Amino acid sequence: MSKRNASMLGDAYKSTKQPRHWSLGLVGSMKDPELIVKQSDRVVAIRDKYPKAKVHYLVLPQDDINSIYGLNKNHISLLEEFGDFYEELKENHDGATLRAGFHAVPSLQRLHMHVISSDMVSPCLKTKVHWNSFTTKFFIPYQDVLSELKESGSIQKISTELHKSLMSTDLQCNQCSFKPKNMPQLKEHLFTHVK
DNA sequence: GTTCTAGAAC
DNA sequence: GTTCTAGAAC
Repeated sequence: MSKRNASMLGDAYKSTKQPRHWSLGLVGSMKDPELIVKQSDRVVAIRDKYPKAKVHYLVLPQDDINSIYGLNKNHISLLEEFGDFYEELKENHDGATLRAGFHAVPSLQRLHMHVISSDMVSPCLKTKVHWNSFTTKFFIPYQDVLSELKESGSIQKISTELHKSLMSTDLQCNQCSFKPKNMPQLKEHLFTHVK
């Protein structure tokens, strides 16, 4: 990284002794020209560094909003611009079924909306937690978040009990009735039998 | 979020 | 013996 860029990114990036905490990774990624696919004054779309399907983008606000739980009614038009980005990404991938949504309990800081294809074929998809975070109610569709924000002005958190139960849901193919015994069997099934 | 790896599951 | 999952990371 150049000195100029380092100074623009603030103290967190200047420190070479200790890398920034892993949970701040997206704040760096959203400034990486290699990853950016579309940008406006308020919104940026990047390719996910560890895609969990053939197509996998993240849509983030330029402003420092931590998660869906930091949203209020003033953010409705921002979220509607997320929808515009989603529509354009869909146009660019005619043929693929792209879903847009948020994780109920995100691991990384900075609000981010996943835009992901339904094939779920990717070497980065490895664990049951990966699978369940995109195929259970842990994945909250974009329209649901927008509706809840319009109706109640904020997003309700899920309970730790529901979180635990969603993450431990038995494996189930997202495209047919197949119930794989383990992750390798699921990945083989997706790769071989499912279009 | 990922990586690594101990030991459970097979 | 090998495959697979799940918990620690100072």
